[in-house]
Amino acid sequence: MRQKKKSELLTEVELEFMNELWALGEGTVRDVLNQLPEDRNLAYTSAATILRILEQKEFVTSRKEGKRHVFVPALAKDAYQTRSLKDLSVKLFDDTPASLVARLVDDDSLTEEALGQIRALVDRRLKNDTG
Amino acid sequence: MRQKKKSELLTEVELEFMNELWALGEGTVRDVLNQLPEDRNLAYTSAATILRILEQKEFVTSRKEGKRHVFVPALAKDAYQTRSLKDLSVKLFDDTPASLVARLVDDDSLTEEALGQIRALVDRRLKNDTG
DNA sequence: GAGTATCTACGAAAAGTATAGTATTTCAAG
DNA sequence: CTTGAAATACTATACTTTTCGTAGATACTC
Repeated sequence: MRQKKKSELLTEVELEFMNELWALGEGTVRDVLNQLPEDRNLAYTSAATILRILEQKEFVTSRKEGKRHVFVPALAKDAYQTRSLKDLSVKLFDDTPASLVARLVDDDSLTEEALGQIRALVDRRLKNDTG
Repeated sequence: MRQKKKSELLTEVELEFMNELWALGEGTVRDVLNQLPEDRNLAYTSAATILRILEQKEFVTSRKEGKRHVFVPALAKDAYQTRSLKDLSVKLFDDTPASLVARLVDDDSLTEEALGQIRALVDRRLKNDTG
């Protein structure tokens, strides 16, 4: 019994587009294209193709509004973040989140402030579970 | 003045191979091939090609030993972990490590134990900095 | 030193991803 | 209506990544 299995991760360009859609909430091809940085010169039809692919892969849905399509994320950014972290963790950290964080907090470029925030997050989660 | 820019991230298969090399310390084409899971049926020449590419991209170096090449990681796993985390953080977490950790600790599948380890790591880092 | 196992070097097919072109449809304005 | 701007659908091209085959080199065995 073979599954499709294609791990459900976004390609580079797909992620670029999903990020804009997540920021916008929803949008047309034109909306997304306008949202891209100045120096990103992408043909309108390329953008349309990417959104069509995202719809095929069921990362977005669309409804028709007049003559155009309005695209809406079908997967929340949160959920995709979790999925990506899981993937990275499996591939590079032996599926051990703690070692991922270990690497993160070892990074010298991490600010004191960020560290404090991180601890607060962990503490809060621990309290909620046990309390 | 155009730079090479190709962000220095490993492709899927390249990462698969680097993981084996990191685990082995070093190895020949045959060594790496043997290290791969049973069901990963890859031709010997494919493995050789991948290692050649990794050498071109300077992720590994090699020395000749008899008629064969012994490949050695040129980049430590730690360093690549840091690089990957940075990349993920930029692409999906607004370059804010704290929000990455937030998502991580929100994951229900995370064990109490892992959470405790994570806090210990953060605490230790904070103490070292301030103390 | 001929035979065979195994290796490397190179090239290129096969598969996947990114970008864009052409043809057609849609809708709104004259 | 008819026309034209802008959208979609479909196809095609270019580039990247993954996989493998062929040819020739290297060394071990008898």
